[in-house]
Amino acid sequence: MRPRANLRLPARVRSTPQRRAGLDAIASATGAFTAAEIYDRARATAPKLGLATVYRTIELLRRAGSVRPLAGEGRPAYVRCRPGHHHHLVCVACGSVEETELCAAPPAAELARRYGFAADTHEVDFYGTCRRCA
Amino acid sequence: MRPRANLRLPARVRSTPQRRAGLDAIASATGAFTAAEIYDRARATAPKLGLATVYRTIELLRRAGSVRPLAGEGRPAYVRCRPGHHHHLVCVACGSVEETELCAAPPAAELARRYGFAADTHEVDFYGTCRRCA
DNA sequence: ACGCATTTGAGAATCATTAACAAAGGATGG
DNA sequence: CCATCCTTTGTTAATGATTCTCAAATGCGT
Repeated sequence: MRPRANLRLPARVRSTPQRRAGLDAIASATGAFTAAEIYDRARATAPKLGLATVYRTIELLRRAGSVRPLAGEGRPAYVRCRPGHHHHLVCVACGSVEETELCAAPPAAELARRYGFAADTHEVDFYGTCRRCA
Repeated sequence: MRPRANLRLPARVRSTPQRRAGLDAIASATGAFTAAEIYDRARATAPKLGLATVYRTIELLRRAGSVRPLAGEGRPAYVRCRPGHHHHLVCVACGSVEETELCAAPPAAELARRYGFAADTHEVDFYGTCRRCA
């Protein structure tokens, strides 16, 4: 729908047709996607592409912070991410995923004081209905 | 460690030795647990217990709201839950899981206004170090 | 105790993901 | 343009958690 430009392979890796095909398929994905979906889509441009390579490409992007595995709610999937702190609005109707910088996390200081818990990271996912599915 | 009392089978299901064994194993679990762990533990009292039955018991409790699958961070696992709104503090060192009612959820109105997103639920998991592992 | 719907165990099936490994192919210096 | 070498790839098998199948066993209301 609205392919974002900021999706690149990390430096230090080779540019291959398979990676480009996978990257393009991910770049043009709307909302959440599965490895199998990317596999199907990318084979339109790279017919000999293997599923393992799709997983490898996703892993590259995940390490680069551009893709994040999306937990919970049935089938496994991934979402594109911009770097930096943000969370996800997951539409339970159409599966689209939007990012928001709004954060539902209580401050770490409060967790430390009340529970003695030193929070490193947190994950927040909102589930509901997006604008179009309303 | 601190077995909670509020862990019961839903009404309308039969009380069997296998379910009781699974229930007890879950009730005495500290923090996160896997199906395999419950399986091993419960077989001490019900040697003929099958792994599938453990999954069935977990599913019963999940539907009752007493157990929740814990997403992310490597290995799959479950946590006991009390009913009602709360989130989890997951210790990445020892695996213990504590509940907190602290929640700074952005008001649904804010999500609706800024994104047109009607949020039904949200999930927040904190990953860090607990008091004992500090 | 009876009867029957529920529950169970064992193992096969599924599904996503990873691992292994030999073959293919970029990138670089000559 | 070419040889070299290290990266990358595809195929296939392996893994690991979970679910399914189905006949046999068993709660529990009557």
